[in-house]
This record gives sequence, structure tokens and C-alpha cells, in this order.
Amino acid sequence: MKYWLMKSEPDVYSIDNLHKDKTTPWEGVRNYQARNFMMNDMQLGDLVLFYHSNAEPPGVAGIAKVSKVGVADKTQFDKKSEYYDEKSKKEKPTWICVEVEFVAKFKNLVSLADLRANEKLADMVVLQKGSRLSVQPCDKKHFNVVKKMGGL
DNA sequence: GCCAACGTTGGC
DNA sequence: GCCAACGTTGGC
Repeated sequence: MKYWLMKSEPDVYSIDNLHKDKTTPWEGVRNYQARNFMMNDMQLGDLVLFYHSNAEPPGVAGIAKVSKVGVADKTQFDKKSEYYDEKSKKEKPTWICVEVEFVAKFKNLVSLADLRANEKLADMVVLQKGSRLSVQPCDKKHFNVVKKMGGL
């Protein structure tokens, strides 16, 4: 079982949206490194820190888990979508993602400042300089520290 | 709104 | 294959 951190802008899709929807396909990723993590490395049941980016304040809002793998991102075939990719073929979609399922919402958001203040998290990927990747691996020990900070 | 970091594109 | 130009991410 692996652990991950996935970023979403709460104005677009927040932990509350996921709570309401129960599950959601993680569509719209158009970065190969992020896609490859979803396509090659994620497995059913992997746990995910749900991170609110471009938020006030930014931080980890809760936990989700991988509930389906090998999901073709349907926005790549939707001409009206900003994520439309004319080069992608239906028989062999370029953009494969996963479906995630709501697990829990933190009582209190664990802000980026909180993460930075915890020395146990010093080498966590999301805290490294220039770490823009929207899907990134997370150490089990970091996951557990953040989970505890979130009150779970 | 600014800007650092980093990915992508395209000319050569 | 190099690299400059450009675009995007995302914190501040």
C-alpha cells in the first residue's frame, strides 16, 4: 500500500465536493509525471492526502483513497473541455487517471504553515522548493504525522 | 498581482 | 539534442 498527496483548488473541487460525491475521477491532469504516478504506481486502496492549493490558507483538508485505477480521463475527448486533447485516441487514451473515494475530512485544515512548522515533515515532498506536481508520492511516516495533525 | 520554479515548445 | 522563449503552478 502506498501513500500520495493530490492537489485540488477548492474553488474548483474541494474535500466537501468529494464528501458529497463519495467518489470522483481525478480528471484534468495534463502533466506526464503526475499522470505516470496515477497510471503506473497507484493501486486500489492507496491512501491520499487531499490538498487544497491556491486556497486561503493552502493545506491538507482530508483523506481519500484510490477506488479505481486505469480510468480514461473523459475530458480529453470533450471538445468543449479546456482539457481537450485532439491528439489522444479513443483506442489508446493518452490521459489515464484514477477514481478516488472520500475517506475523511480533517476537523481542522492542516495548513501549509503547520506542515512547515513540523520538523518531522522537513523532507516531505510538498514542502520542497518548487514542488508543483499535483500528484506526488508521500511517505507513510509523513502521511501518519499529517493525519494525526488533522485530528484523526 | 508578483514572481520563482519548472515544464513544454519549437527553431536550429 | 540544445536552449531560449513562453506558459503554468501556486505561494505569498
